[in-house]
Amino acid sequence: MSNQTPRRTDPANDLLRATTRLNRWASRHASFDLPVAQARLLSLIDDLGPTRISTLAEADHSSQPTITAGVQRLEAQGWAGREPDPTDARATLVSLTKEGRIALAAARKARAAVLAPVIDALDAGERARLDEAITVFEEVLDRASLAVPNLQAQHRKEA
Amino acid sequence: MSNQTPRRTDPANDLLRATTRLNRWASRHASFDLPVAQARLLSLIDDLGPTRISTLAEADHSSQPTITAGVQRLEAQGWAGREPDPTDARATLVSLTKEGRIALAAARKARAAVLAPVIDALDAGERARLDEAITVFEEVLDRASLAVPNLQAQHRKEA
DNA sequence: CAATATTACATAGAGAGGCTATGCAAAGCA
DNA sequence: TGCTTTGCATAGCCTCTCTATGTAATATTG
Repeated sequence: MSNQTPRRTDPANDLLRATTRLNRWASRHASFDLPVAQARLLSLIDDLGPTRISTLAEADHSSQPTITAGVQRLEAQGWAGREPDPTDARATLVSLTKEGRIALAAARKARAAVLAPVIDALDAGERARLDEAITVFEEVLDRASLAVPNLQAQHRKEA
Repeated sequence: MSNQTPRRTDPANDLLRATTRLNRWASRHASFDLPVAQARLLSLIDDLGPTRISTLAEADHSSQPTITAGVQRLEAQGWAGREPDPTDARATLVSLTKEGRIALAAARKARAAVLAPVIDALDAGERARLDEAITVFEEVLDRASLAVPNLQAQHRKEA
């Protein structure tokens, strides 16, 4: 059958495997199919307010060109706008438009809707454990962000 | 600087946000940079043994052409091979080569290595909560897989 | 058994999403 | 002033994913 009960290896692996598969599943089944990266970026801009490209790149752990391209896609949809940074003529400040906030809300609703039936089916104890799990994850994430300030190690594997 | 302590919305959203960011972070910082999708596919083939393309697609919740392309990439690296299915001349059975298993092990090790320092820094209580969290996630995943109506188990024909 | 339908996979085409390398203009600094 | 750094855009190159469609083998049915 499918991929139930994968074998345990070690916590790091298990964690990443679980998150990868959950992500994959959610993005595959979301009804309002806003690409994951765009949802992430919308959410980030929403959180951070008018923000520079480079700040977004850092917060997203991605490269500056990736964010530039992402913002261009958001702009093309009318979801984001940019103003010059009054304090630095090189920089621009990206922020959400009203439509962008609407789209973000819709995407959140849709993604939640995919998972909602599953979550609703959990009993109270499981619900509590899930909340706990999310909290732990966020802690791990925060520490991870802090723990790896400038790890750019990059060996290209020979093809 | 970064994006600590994002606001809570609802469990489904929080869950997906946490998993998305964790994934992103891990893939960004993994030293042995096997693309996520290839790692997923290697792992899947390893789990399922000699497997048809269509079975892999179903297990991965992705389309058949996606798997076809993925397997081709794995083959090009010498990580997977294919044999004709003796019971059906249309089908092929994909399996890992020895090099494929080695690559999978390396990728797992590398991904675990990125997270390991963070996990090691957790105290015993947090570790326990994390293990719990992973378990809950896997349960959610299993239920999610089952809850999706349109991806039914395929007929497994007997010899 | 021949005609038709279904299944398994490949290919084509398109677009998102990611990277590095590089160019350019503004800002910072010597 | 002139050199360096910074902020962003562009270019070029992959991977990953989809839908649509083609082809060959298998299954079904009249």
